[in-house]
Amino acid sequence: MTDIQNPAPTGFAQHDHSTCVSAGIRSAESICADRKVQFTPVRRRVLEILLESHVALGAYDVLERLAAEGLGSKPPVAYRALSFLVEQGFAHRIERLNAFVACTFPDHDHAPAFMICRTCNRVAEASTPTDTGFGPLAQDTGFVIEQTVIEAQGLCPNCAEV
Amino acid sequence: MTDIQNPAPTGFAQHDHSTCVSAGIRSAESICADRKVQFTPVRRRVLEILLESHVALGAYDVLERLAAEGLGSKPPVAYRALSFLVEQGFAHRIERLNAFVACTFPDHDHAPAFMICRTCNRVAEASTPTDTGFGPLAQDTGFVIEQTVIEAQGLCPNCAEV
DNA sequence: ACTGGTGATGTTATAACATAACAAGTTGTG
DNA sequence: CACAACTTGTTATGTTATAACATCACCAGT
Repeated sequence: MTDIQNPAPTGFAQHDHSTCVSAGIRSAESICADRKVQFTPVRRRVLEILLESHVALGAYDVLERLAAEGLGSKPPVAYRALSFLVEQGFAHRIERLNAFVACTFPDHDHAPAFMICRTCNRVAEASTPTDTGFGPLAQDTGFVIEQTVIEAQGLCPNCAEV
Repeated sequence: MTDIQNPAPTGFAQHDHSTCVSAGIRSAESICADRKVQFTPVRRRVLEILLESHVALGAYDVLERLAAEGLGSKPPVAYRALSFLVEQGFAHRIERLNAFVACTFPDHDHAPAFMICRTCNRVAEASTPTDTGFGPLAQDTGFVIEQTVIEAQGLCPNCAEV
């Protein structure tokens, strides 16, 4: 297994964040058009909310924002939109936190790996090679891999400096 | 990063399971003695319950069994015992399932990686090299890794054959 | 325009997972 | 015995997630 690659680590580094939002929305729009699935107001708004920071947000955090804007106030509204975004690859679920982040690379199919700051909940996404090291072992045991979750917890550069 | 190694994959393969339980308990007993921490009846019984199968069990599954045996019936009893076992390295939490499995290698310090069957919830544990591939990237970004979760989902050999 | 299909959203209710806070019991030590 | 440290018991509540069903909006076919 080769090392995890990251074409352009965002999340922790300083960057022009407004482009994250606009680029993310544009990608989603165009992919939805290609796939002929609906990028509805609720779905768009939830993606925007996730894109507004690189922080992992719980479904109820998202819901709170939606409710404040009159876009839905019951849990299934948030969960459905989040499921849609995850299915389409516009967002990822962070298992460790039971929370969600916008995808950094919505345009290419990839196996994500995350670095999660335990202090600020900010998340940086890296793209992994498809072989996550399980390949040989899985083959030996006859296990059929469908998806792999890789999540590193620790301190981001901002929170690490004392 | 080298491939994930597994000295003796259990979980999916046929094996003499009774030794899993007895060996697991014996290891825990001896480690607790060394560390001068108490291996109380509740803690021992919860570890036994986990060791009885290679299936990931939720805290409430465990609690149900405890309650049936008069060993505690309120959630904190199960959560406390499970936390203890995880802290001591006798069990692992499977983030994806919000559930717990007994550790396959309680005697050595290791970074676990899991193969989780989505059908039967059986889990096989593999031991990973300490470098999970994040090393170089984390160093670049200044992220300080404290722990890494690696969980592959899919179908175990038994559930894969149609 | 009506009809029926499809997909999205609204809503109720509840399931499943988890912990804060405090009381009471146990154990080992001076 | 008295105390400290630790474990367990219990109440209450907080947090995350989904099942189930009603409604609405849109579109295609007649």
